[in-house]
Amino acid sequence: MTHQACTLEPHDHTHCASNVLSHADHLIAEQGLRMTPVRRAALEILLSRQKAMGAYEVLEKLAEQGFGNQPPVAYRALEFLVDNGLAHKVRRLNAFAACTQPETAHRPVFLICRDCDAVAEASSEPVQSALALAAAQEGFLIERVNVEVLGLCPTCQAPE
Amino acid sequence: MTHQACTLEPHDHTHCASNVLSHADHLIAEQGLRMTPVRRAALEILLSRQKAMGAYEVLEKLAEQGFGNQPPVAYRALEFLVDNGLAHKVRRLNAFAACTQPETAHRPVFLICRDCDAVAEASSEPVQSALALAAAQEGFLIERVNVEVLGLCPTCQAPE
DNA sequence: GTTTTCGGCGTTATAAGATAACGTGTGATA
DNA sequence: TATCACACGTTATCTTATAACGCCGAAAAC
Repeated sequence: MTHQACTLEPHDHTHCASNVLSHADHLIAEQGLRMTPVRRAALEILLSRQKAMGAYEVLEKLAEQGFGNQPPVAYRALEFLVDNGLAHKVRRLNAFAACTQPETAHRPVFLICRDCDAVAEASSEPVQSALALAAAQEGFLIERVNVEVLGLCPTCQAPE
Repeated sequence: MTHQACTLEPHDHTHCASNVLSHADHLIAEQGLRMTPVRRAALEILLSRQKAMGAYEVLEKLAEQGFGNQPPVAYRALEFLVDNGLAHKVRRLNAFAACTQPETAHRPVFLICRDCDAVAEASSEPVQSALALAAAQEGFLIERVNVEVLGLCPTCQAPE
């Protein structure tokens, strides 16, 4: 199956969401990971909003659904999602966003709108190779990469 | 005057430090900025270590020198340094590092060693143009960029 | 040269983000 | 059925960051 990428442009986001959830199901089957109720709920919460959410915001929603309402509950679920490529941490916002392209193992490039806080993942291959080159020049061994671009999304650029 | 870049390789770091401080002096003269005692002290503290420092760590050193020892003292000085290109915030570490190339207005690429926490700024032009392209494809207007690469510096790659 | 203004700094207090550590239950494994 | 590993709820605490008030001193306005 082919998926349309989840971009900053207006689109049918529920479609993106079901993509990710089905990928999550694959993870369980293929890798023996445990997609427990809290974890799935956390993922659905992230998917329900096209923007990054703070851990305490997620926690609040989890609590509404009957899960524990202490910080570790949210942080553990989010950590699981991040570790398994189902979500990302957006450091500039101290927040988490569902991964919109979980099929492809990737190093994400985030486009963060400073006005509406929308977060999109851009294609990143050229960025990654440029980074690889720069690191090689310093003799640095890359393990993980975090690229965050702050600015204005198409919608918020429009004069109101 | 030409300056050697401050890299991850062992080198005379005091030289880098004096570069930055002299640049700081230029800032005062040219832009009417006020390089007050706390600010200069904060910069020197950052420069005294070839790694990023937490705000509270800086605060502690400031307090030792007789400045106030409440968080805003450190955060304000650090904010000034960051705003004027004399330091950067390393988000992965929740920490601050003196800018090692303050002469050139630049979008930094950080190489962060996960073992020794050393932070270096790599050359970044190819990365920036790749980012510009990726953002343009999404119709995104770039304002600020933060690129952080986590891995192992040359020293920490060596088998002990 | 006095007054006004503004920015910098010290302070108090609190908000926001994150983790350590313990106990219990449950499903998988032996 | 005994054991093991792990998930999860809880308590408590830690780290990071900011809001808001008041004082002071240097520069600008008069």
